[in-house]
Amino acid sequence: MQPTRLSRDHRRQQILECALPLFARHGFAGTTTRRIADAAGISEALLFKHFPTKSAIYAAILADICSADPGLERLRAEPPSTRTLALIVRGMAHYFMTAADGSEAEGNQKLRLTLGSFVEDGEFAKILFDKVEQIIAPIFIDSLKHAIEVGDAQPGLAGPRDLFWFAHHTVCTLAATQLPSLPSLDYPPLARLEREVCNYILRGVGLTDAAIAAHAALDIPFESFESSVLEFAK
Amino acid sequence: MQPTRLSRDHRRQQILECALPLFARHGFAGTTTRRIADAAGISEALLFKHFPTKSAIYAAILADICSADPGLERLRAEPPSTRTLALIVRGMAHYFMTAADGSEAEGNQKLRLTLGSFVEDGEFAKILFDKVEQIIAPIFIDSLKHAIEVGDAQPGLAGPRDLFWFAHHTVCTLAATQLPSLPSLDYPPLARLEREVCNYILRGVGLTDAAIAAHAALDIPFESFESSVLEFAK
DNA sequence: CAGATTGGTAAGTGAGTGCTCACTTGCGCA
DNA sequence: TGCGCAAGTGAGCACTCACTTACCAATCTG
Repeated sequence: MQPTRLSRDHRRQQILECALPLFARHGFAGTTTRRIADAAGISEALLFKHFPTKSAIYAAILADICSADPGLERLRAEPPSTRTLALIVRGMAHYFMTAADGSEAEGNQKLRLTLGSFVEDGEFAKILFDKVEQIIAPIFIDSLKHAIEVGDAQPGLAGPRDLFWFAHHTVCTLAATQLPSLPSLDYPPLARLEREVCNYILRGVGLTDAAIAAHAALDIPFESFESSVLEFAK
Repeated sequence: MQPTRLSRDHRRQQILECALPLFARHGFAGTTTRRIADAAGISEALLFKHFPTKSAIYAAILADICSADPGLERLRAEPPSTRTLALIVRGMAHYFMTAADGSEAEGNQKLRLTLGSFVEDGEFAKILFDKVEQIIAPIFIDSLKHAIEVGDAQPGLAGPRDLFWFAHHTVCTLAATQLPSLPSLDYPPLARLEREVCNYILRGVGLTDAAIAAHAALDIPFESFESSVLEFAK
C-alpha cells in the first residue's frame, strides 16, 4: 500500500495527536508504542525516528497541552466585579462539566492526564496549575476583593487565592466522578448540577445570598467557557 | 535460605498487603507480578497458586479496601445537629489531609486508587462512594436539615445530599494536590489549611457565619477522624 | 540525470511480561 | 515413625515490551 508521505513537522504533530487519547485513557505504562504507531498508521520504527523514547512522546504531549488554553486570556482584561466573579465560577463549572461529558473533548483528556499526574509525580499537574494561577486566579482574586469592598461578599478565614483553588477543587472531583462511562455518582442533569455547584461555590467564597441572586441572570446557556467569555466581552 | 511457611489465609493476606502499595503507586499496568512476589518475599509461582491472575490480586485488593472503614459507623448513632455537621466536615477534611500527608497511610493509598479508578472504568470509585453514601451521608443530611430548621443554615439551590458530595469533592482534589512528593499547589501549613477549607465548605453548605463561629471551638487538634469521633462520643 | 537527502518500513534485538510445570520441603496426624 | 498433603520453588514457557538495524523509494538539488 502507498504510504502517505508527510513532512517532518506534520508527522510529528500527527503522532502526538494520535498518542494523546491513548495516554489519557490507559496511562503511561498502559500505552504501548505499538498501539501508538498503529493509531498513527505508521511503523514503530518511524515513531522512534521522531522521538528518541516513549517518555519523550509523553513529555511532548504534556508540554503541548499545557500551552494551549485559548480564550482564557481574554478574561484578564475584564474589570474586577462581582459579576465577573460569578462569570468565572460559572465558566469554570461549565468547562469542567463539559470536559467530563464529551469523551472526545480536549478537556476530558486534560482532566484524565491531571488525575493520572496526581498518582504519579504530580509534575504535569504542577505545571498546569502554575499556568492557571497566572492566568485566571488574578481576575478571580481581584473580583472577590472588589466584591468584599462593595459589600457583596464577606471576608472569610481563607484568602481569595486559596478560595479560588477550593472552587477549582470542587468542580475538579465533581467532573472526575462523571468522567468514566459509568459515572461514579448519580447527579441531577448537567444544567441543574452546574447551577447547584455554582451556588455552593459562591456561598463558600463568601458571597451573600442577595449578591448571588442578583447574578443568577448569568444562568443563560453557555456553549463553552470561551464563548461565555466572548459573550461577556461584548 | 529457610522459607517462612505460612498458612493459606495468612499468606494470601500478606500478598495483598504487599501488593497494595505497589498498585497504588504504579497503577495496574505499571505493577509486575515479579515485583509483588519480591515484595512478599516469595516466588512468583506461589503467587499464582493463591491468585489465578494478576487481575484477581488487584480485584481482591479493591474489594478488601472497600469494606474497611473503621470508626465511621460510630457516627451513625450521633444526634443530628449543627455541631455534628461541623464535626463531620472537620473530620472529613482532616481525614483527607492526613491521607495526603503520610505516604504510608492507608488513606493515601485509597486516594491513589480512587483517582486511578476515575481514569479507568470508575468501578472502584463507584463501589467506594456507594458505601460512603450509605454510612456518612445520612448523618450529614440529617444534620444539615436540622441546622436549617434551627436557623443555623439557609437552604440553598442544591439539596443536602448533593451538598455533601460537593464538600467531599473539595477536600478530595485538595488532598490530591498534596499527594505527590512535590505538591502540585503551595498551601499554608496543614492545620491552617484544614480550618480554611472547613470554613469554605460550611459556608458553601449554607451555614451562617454566626453558626460557623459558634462551632469554631471544634478546632481542637484531632489525631484522626476516628479519634475525633470517639472524642465527641464521650 | 546523478547523487544526496529524507520519509518510510520489514525484520529483527535483548530484556521483561504474566503464567506454568515438575519438583522439593516440612508440618500434622495415624 | 512414617505417610499424605499443603506450602513453596527454580527453570522456563509463549509472548510482548521499547527500541535498532538495514534497507527501500520518493523527492529535491545541481
